[in-house]
Amino acid sequence: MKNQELAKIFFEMAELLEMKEVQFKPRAFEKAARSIEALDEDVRDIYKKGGIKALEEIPGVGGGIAERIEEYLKHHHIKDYERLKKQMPVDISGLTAIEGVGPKLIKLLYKKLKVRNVRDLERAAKSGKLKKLPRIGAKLEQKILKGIEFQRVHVGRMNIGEALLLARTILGRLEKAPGVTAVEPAGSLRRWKESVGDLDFLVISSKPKEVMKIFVSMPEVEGVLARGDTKSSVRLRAGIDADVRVLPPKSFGAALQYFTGSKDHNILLRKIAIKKGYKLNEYGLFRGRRLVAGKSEEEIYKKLGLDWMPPEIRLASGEIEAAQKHTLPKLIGYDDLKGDLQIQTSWTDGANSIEEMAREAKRLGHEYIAITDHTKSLAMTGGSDEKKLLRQMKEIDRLNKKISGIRILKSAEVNIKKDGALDILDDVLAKLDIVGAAVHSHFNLSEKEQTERLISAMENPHVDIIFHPTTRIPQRREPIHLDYEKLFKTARRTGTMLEINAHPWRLDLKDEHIREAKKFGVKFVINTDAHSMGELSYLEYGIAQARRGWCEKKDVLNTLPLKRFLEVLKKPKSERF
DNA sequence: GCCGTTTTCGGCCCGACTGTTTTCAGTCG
Repeated sequence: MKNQELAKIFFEMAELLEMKEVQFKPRAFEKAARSIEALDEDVRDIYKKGGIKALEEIPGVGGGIAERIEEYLKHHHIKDYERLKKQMPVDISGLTAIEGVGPKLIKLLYKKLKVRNVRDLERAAKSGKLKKLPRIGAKLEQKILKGIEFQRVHVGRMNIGEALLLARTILGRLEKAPGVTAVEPAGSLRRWKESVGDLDFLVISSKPKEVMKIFVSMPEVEGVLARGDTKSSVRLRAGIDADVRVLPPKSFGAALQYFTGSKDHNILLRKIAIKKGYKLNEYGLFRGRRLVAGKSEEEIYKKLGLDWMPPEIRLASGEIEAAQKHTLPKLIGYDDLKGDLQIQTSWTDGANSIEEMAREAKRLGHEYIAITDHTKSLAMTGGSDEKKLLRQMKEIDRLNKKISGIRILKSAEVNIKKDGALDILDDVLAKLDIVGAAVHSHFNLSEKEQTERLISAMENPHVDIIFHPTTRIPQRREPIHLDYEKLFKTARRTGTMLEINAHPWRLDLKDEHIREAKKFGVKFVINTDAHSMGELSYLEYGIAQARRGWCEKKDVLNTLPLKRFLEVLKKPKSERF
């Protein structure tokens, strides 16, 4: 798929134009980049079907960018991009990935210190050269070093969203290989960990060598690290490694268990095995040399006196004890959600109209969605003020009459100001079907201030949900400082639902927060935060997150069918859960 | 460079914070 490559180029062009202080164009390229990144369909296919005209149908893509896409598809380069890049030959995406580093700083760094990449930047910062530059002091130098360190901790790991797409592509290829009767991804991906370090695939095939041949010659492969008869290892272009193993059916369950981990979970399991007089490894559960179990995970767990458990909770955090006592939770299922309560549209920073989002949600089988465009203090998104919200409500009334089979709820992602006040008046909030509130600024307040800020929002009788409560961004931004106990107690007392944001770039609340919040009797909703039609399918990441937080169906309120969900909303907040 | 309930040209990129400043540039959402 060329979409990600093109998106990256247009993002970089935006930054390069920003450095040249060109007006307006940076935003245009950025918008186009985001839009292309979010597309379901490969731009190549769009172009093949309808040429330049079809490309111009992509939101944010006009004549100019459409031509550049064509140029890239035909010649694999874009002249304007090359020209800009020549003037500023730096690793823009690497440098901007560091918190606090933007286009202007990159330009200054290159001009004054010939900084081209993160390594150069780190060297300059460590030698104290940075703080000698105009408008840069010791604090910023430290911030940059911290940003680089943060980036380094996560290096080599890939976000679950990207990893799953990649894994599914490879899975498809392996399934088609000769003699293959089973393929399963293992490792942290199977546990739906937020980020994965590499991809593991387990295969049953009567022709292992054929599988190896296909695996090492996939177009995704950058280089082959190892190639054997039943096991191969490659480095993928996407920046992580992938392994494949072909196994006999009698060992497949054991291998799946072993390679799924987590490591700590496996260690505990092996200890139990030893106690019972067994030996457990990737080939099976053995009594002496005799294979006792190995075909399936279930039989291995059973022989060890444990209930089988979903990979998501195999973290050595109490699941083994629960499996011994037969008290494992019945986790929320991947088909249990009936609605999606955070969706942005073209009324603000989304790519698609309310109607398009509603029709796509209906196609996915949702009974209801909430339209939650940003509000006015998020000016860059064109956030709604009271007037615009009222206008949008009318539009939703119209669409609800027009589209059957799905209910569109009137809502908003209301911005929580520094003092905890909301930026939309209460009498307008009262007119919405459901209200989500969220923090988008002042991330560095003290724990006390930040907690009080959120509590103050939760005390508002109109605020039904706190969206992405910790504002974390995996691999990029730490959560805000919060007193979680106070937060969860207040959520429980006021009846404010907490969101589990399913967007792979948010995944907020985190699994451990979810599990903790559950103990206080907090109820959740799982939403995509979709900014385009394609992103409406992101619910699975949120469900996985909920499962890793030991959530059951009853803990998540948008598992309720429409009628019952509306009944809940009718009650005063404090009587809801 | 894109776009259209302000419609085919003239707007769009706003507001607040941070860190560096003595009046503001850069970053972020």
